[in-house]
Amino acid sequence: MDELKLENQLCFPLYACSKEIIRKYKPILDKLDLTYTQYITMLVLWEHNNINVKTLGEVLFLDSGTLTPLLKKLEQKEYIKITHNKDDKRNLVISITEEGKKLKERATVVPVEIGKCINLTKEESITLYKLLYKMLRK
Amino acid sequence: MDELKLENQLCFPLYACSKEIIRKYKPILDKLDLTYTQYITMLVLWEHNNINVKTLGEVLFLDSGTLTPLLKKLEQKEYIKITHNKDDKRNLVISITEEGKKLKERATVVPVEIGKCINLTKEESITLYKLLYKMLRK
DNA sequence: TCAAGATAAATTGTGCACAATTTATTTAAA
DNA sequence: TTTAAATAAATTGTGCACAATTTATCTTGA
Repeated sequence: MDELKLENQLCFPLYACSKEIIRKYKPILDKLDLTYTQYITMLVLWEHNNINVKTLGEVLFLDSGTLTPLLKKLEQKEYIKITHNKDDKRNLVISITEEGKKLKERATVVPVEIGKCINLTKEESITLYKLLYKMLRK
Repeated sequence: MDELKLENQLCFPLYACSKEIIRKYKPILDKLDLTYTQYITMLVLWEHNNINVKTLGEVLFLDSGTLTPLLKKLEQKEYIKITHNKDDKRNLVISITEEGKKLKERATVVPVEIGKCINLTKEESITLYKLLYKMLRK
């Protein structure tokens, strides 16, 4: 029955940690007019321009139900442009605008500021990182 | 600028892992008519009966905005009872019903089933657990 | 070729999360 | 004492998340 104690759960600290860190992102991302999910979406788009929603979703572990309205908001903010793929009209093409590129410059402070909030050593961070990616691999 | 690559983020795998595991809880918890957040709330209540919303929120890293509607749903399912503290009317007292106690028996399979989904060794799980709790400590 | 199946997004509906504010009650200081 | 500050929940509003379904488009095999 001890398995039903909160302190014996592995998922709970994962869930709590995730939320607590995302909460720390908020004041930093507010300055860029981004939410956390919008931020990680921009991270992918800064690396891979002209991506479709399906690929974006695979990378971010998100589906169209989350991404469709989120991308519309990023388009309203004029950080991205959404067009239809001419060769296959089922696909969208998400691309970065000039404004979106400028945002990347302003975003360089984000990882620096967040780094200050994480009280783990470099080694601990790497260990944690590897364990999390091991869990994510199917 | 490499710090702005998704693969160099520590928060992202935390966020993705948390969601992916909670998704694995869903089919298991469906049988108990519980969502993940309702489940961890029940975990706390099974251990600490007659708790108030503030304390519950501190343990779960949740606020009244999340807990108030969630507790009302658990009350509707008749797993808990919500009463007012007579000594301090600002406080609620959340208590387990007989139905809620029976639910605990049926919930013993949950950690077993979830354990099968986590492809980490016992040692890795312990390391991960400790690192996550270190991050959570202020 | 043309209908059946597959695929990509969008839509719908439920349930968190959380910041910010409000309401009700209690505590404490002048 | 009595009123200002503090505290606990509830409320309000925005933004995910995701399952399930729908719509539009494309592919493929008889």
